[in-house]
Amino acid sequence: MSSLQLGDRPNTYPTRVVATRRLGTETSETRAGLLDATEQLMLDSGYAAVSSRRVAAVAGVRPALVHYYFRTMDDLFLATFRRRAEEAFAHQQRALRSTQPLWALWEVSRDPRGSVLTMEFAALANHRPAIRAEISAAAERVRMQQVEVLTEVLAGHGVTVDDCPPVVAAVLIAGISVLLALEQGSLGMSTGHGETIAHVEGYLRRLEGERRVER
Amino acid sequence: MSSLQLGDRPNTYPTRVVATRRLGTETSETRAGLLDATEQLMLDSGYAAVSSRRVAAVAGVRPALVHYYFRTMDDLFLATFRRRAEEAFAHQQRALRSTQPLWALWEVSRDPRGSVLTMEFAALANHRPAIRAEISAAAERVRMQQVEVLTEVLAGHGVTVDDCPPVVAAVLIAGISVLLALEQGSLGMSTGHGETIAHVEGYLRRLEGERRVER
DNA sequence: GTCTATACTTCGATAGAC
DNA sequence: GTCTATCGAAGTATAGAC
Repeated sequence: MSSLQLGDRPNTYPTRVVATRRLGTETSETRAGLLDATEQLMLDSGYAAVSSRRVAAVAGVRPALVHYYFRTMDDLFLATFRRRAEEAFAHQQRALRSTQPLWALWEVSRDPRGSVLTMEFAALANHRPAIRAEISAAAERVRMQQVEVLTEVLAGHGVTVDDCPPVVAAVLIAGISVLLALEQGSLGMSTGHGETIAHVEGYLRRLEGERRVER
Repeated sequence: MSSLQLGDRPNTYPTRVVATRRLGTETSETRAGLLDATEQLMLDSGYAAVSSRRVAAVAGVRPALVHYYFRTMDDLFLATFRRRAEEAFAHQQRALRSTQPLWALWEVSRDPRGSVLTMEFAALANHRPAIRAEISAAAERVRMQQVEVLTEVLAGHGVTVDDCPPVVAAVLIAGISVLLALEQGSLGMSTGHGETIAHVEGYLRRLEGERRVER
């Protein structure tokens, strides 16, 4: 094995950024394909595997096109994140408005693709300041939306703030989801996962009853 | 900004691995310094920022020395992981044998350095098969040790398996720790963190009483 | 809109002097 | 044990032809 070539260079590349550069439109099919390729690479091999050459290869175009649509790699990452974040937010909103919001939130959170991308973007944010603020804001937005709904739903089931504050429920669900995805996806490990899922679902069942198929 | 140069190359480097290469001893001070540098880079900038040149720079030596002590970068990552994993395991063992094992386990798990490194190594494992098995085994070992002790401790406090199976408690503590570290460390976000910590510690207090300083 | 060609930087890894 | 020097590959980004 071997490899890995960086992650956080003091950018000394010939980035003159002439400001006169051309840029593709946001509605382009090709552009969307590049976002797809980026997402796929992040899922399969992690953010560090995303390079203009590889994205281009996966998308079936030449590397220079990547820079035609995205001035820098940071721009590419940001665009990929934005598209995904919007989808995820809308998806969660639908879940929270369903007839079994707790079950639905649990299922949405447990989607491993979402958890893996969340971790990858968080890792990316760790050393790319330009991306950090945006990811942070989106995560905050998602949690606040959960808290808003959970406050009402939990109260409706007689769960008091002393039992479990809504924001704590939100953190718990997120924490469990991330850990399971990390262990199963990255490490192929699953000790305790079944038991944990059963335990959570037992709790959901006591509150919202049996899960009714509407997935 | 810019940068990032890979993570998972189809190794086409001139890795002839002649097998006649020299290799430094495991007890070397310099070697330990290289492991320190690797760990620091991972904490500060993520695993993708670890390159032989950068490790050498942080350690204050020349890049070729990295390859004198570690044949490949994978070897360097593995050695860094092993050292850390042994420390962490011993640390946890001491905690679990203390007079307030639940409190101690919670505090050990909450060390953000540990959580961040855990995530970085998991991300690394995601696309470095050579490393994956070892990390997975270590994580499993840590969890099993927790379960062993938790089984006795929880039963002693009258917590039945129906209330909360020991392995579920272990997963919950790990999940919360990882999420808090990820959000606070990588994203600078802390919504709900204080409430969650208070909630967990309220639970610990009911089981083991007030935390007695022995940290 | 897409491509070829190219500039420049960094990477992993090795050979061989000291 | 540590260094200099070097190879070959891959990275970001740009210019300019088509």
